This record gives sequence, C-alpha cells and structure tokens, in this order.
Amino acid sequence: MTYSSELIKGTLKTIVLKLLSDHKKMYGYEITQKVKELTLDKIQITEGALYPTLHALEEEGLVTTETEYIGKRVRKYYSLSPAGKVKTKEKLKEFSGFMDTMVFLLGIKPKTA
Amino acid sequence: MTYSSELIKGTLKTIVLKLLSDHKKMYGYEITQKVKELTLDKIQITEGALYPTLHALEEEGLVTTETEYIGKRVRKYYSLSPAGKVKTKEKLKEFSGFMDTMVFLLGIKPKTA
DNA sequence: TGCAATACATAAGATTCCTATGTATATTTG
DNA sequence: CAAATATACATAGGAATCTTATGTATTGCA
Repeated sequence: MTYSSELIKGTLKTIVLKLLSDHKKMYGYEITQKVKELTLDKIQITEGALYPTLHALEEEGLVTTETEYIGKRVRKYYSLSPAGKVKTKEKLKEFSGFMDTMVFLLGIKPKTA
Repeated sequence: MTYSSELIKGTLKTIVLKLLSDHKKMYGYEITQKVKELTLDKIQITEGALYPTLHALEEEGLVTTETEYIGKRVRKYYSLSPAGKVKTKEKLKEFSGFMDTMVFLLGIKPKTA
C-alpha cells in the first residue's frame, strides 16, 4: 500500500533535507531507495519528482553537488550547505508544528513512540 | 503565523469531512472560521480553495446540501452522506498512518497529547 | 542475450491550492 | 447615517507540486 500522493505534496523537500542531514552525502537514486526502505514501501518518491526537487534545492543554495564516476556511470552526490542545515531545522520544526495542529484538528491519537 | 500552504495541500478534504462528521451540518463560511478558531489562526482556509472543494465533495456524493435564508442572505449547509461518513473514516485512517510514517521518517517527537 | 536494476534527466499533464475579483446582505463604528 | 467590516456565496487565472511517460546509458544477472 502506498499513501495517496496528494498527502506527500509539500513534504518532499523536507524529506530530502532530513535524509541529507542524516547521511551527509547521498545521490538521487539512493534517496528514492532509502525512503522506500525506511517507510516499508509506503512512500515512493518518483524520479520525476525527485530530480527537479534536487535541482531546485541546489539553485536555492541549500545543497552542493559533486559528481563521481562508478565505472562509466555517473553519480551525482548531494550534501547540505550551511544554509541547507539551517533550512532543514526550520522545515522540520514547521512540519512538526503542522502535525501537532492537524492531530488536534482531526482528533487523531498519535502513536506515542 | 500561518503554516506554509504547501503543507495543507492534500489535507483540505480530510479537514472538511472531519468537521462535518463532528458538527452534522455546516456552511462554507462557518468551516473557514471554525478551522481558524480551532487552529489558533495557524491554518487558514481560503474561500477560493474551500468552495470548489465543497462542490467536488457534492459531486462525489459524499455530502448533501440544503439552502437556507438568513434574512435575504443565502446560506448553503453541507452534511455528510452515508458514503461521506465511510470516506471520512478512511481519510482519517490514511492520514493518521501517513503521519506515523512521516514521524518515523523525519525523526520527530510527537506531542503526546 | 535479454531483462531488471542502476542512474541520470526532462516534458506534458493532473491536481490542488492561492490570489484576485465579483456580487450581495448585514452589522458595527465613528 | 455613512463607511468600513463582516458575512456568504462563487469563479477565473495562475502558481506550485507531483505523476506519468519518455529518453539515454551502464551494469548485473539468469
């Protein structure tokens, strides 16, 4: 089962930033697989969504890139810039607050981890 | 402070359905005010988003309407249909699951209410 | 050798929301 | 009492974000 994609909307940048803050350095395909793995296939990031997002993050100066070759195949690694680290904290805080609000509004009992 | 609207995307229908399930009968403007009130202004539903959504819910057969006149001013009440009640439960369950997934993925500590 | 996986990328289209605008009535306030 | 604000509906145009589809190319495996 995959969550209807409308729920994912607006959260992709936050997810990517968070993963980069945990792993220092990741490439696009790796990010799609990591999300799949961590969410037990419940969230699938499509490449058509991810790559433009990564390019946007780069343009915003939130990530830096370095290209590496694995044999003849190119791999583009992304890392958080200092501004990206700040932005990540902001995004996580905002999302956290949004969820608290939604939990209250919808009367949902969160799984107390 | 208002949450950046991108986060709200995909949740509007769920919010409306939930409010209708709590209040039996509400009109559009009332819904915008209720959300504002319950979220302490943190979530603002614009009319440009709400009315088309209500019309969509009606077309989908999830709500029924009745028009009332307050003096000369029209008021259009919305209520959940049986199918709407079922859908509400589904949507809430889905959103709840999505949040659990996101909490894990983003390493967020939910406010244990 | 052919299929699946890895790895990048973009274009066209769908969805969902916001901003702006429009209409009209009712209430509050200076 | 006039003007501003609040109530109450509605839609069109545009922005943002994602999906689907497509394209290119390399690598691993059966």
